[in-house]
Amino acid sequence: MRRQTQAIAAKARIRKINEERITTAAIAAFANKGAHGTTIAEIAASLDMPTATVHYYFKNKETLYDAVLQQIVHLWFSKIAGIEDGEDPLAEIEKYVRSKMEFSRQYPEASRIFASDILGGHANILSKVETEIRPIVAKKCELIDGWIRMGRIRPIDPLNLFFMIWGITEYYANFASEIGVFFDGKPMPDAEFEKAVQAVVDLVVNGCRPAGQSGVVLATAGA
Amino acid sequence: MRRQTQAIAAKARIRKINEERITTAAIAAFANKGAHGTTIAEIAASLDMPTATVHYYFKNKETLYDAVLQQIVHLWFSKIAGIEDGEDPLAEIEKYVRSKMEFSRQYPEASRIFASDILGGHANILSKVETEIRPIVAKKCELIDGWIRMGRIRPIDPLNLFFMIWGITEYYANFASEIGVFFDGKPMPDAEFEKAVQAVVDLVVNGCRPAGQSGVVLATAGA
DNA sequence: GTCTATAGCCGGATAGAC
DNA sequence: GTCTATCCGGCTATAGAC
Repeated sequence: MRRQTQAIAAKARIRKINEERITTAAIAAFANKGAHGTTIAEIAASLDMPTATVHYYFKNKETLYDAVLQQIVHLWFSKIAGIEDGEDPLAEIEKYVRSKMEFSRQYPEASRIFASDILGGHANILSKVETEIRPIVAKKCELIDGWIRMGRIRPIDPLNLFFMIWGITEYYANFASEIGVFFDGKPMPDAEFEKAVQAVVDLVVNGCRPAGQSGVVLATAGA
Repeated sequence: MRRQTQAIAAKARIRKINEERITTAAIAAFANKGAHGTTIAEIAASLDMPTATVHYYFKNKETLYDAVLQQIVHLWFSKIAGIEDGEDPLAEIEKYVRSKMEFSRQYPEASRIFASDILGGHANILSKVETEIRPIVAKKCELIDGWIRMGRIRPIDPLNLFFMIWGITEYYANFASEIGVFFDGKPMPDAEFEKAVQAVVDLVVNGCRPAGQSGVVLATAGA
């Protein structure tokens, strides 16, 4: 009896390990070729594994894809929670922009899968966005509206401000290969990315700054 | 003899018409499902046409896809040529931003196909970008650098300024379905889009405005 | 130039031995 | 839990009648 429960526990461990290996490989594949463009065989091959083994852990491609999305979404929109009501609204916005840029740099695959999903039309992610994200965004929009009424930031429609920040920061992950064209086909080096962060913070923060205030960016190079 | 040349001319006309019908249908399909996700059969069905007829005009799927890309690319980056050396640099930037927003509104399919292509990894478009676009962008960056040295706009790295403008404006086309989530699942109505244009112009122009100058947007509602 | 029928391939998924 | 062999469905592409 003892031996049996140990065996069951061992199998559960093995399952967990292999599910993770597979989803990790799947993330890389989906990010580079999109869901349609990726084959189970490719994913399996990248792990020196027969395709049947992948099917043993995930009964079909869609199940695997959903598992990957699940991993990504929570991480994804969690950043927005970072915006809080502080004494310095512009600093809050700067903090958020910096965290989104860091995210684009650290997890470009997540960003690309997210984008592919939405572009691909099936938009599996959107149902999650609908229920989980929309209310959070609405709350943050109210917060920003308050700052606007207090004259602490320029009267820019908050929802569109989010769209713009998302558009900019995700661009650096999603269009990395386009950006690469402007750097001799190589990916953006770290130093260049730092320049990019600075430029983004500069434009957004100063774009949000109310007329008549000092035009100097608060935080400079140091992240 | 006369009759024969007429017949040949007629066939050429028919070819032209049908090639256009097919590429138009293909654009809609590729934009909604991506290149991989689209089947020849779907495209054919949307035209009440057998798949063999599509293959008669385009020998394979890739040829059709390339034809579609070709149509899009030129249109796409042509907007950047609109930036010129005028007396009012901020007005030039505003003009460019508005033209990109209009483009996103008018040709969202083009934007999505472009994005899918880059995300998909094969990046057929990038080879065209490399040769045709990079030099144009470089020229425009020099122009902006001149404005910066003259103190006419804030010292924001020009290349990153373009990335940001592209990221923002293309976001409204590429992520229309995500945006829709914030409008009860419906596409953005015209009035909302006008608000968006205003917000984008506001952020970018004021973000580019040198410190110490008036913070009022030059052009307001009127496009 | 247009259509029907079908060949041929590829990828997802399963059966069943180990 | 792992693997080999294989089935099956869908899609691209072509052959060939009209």
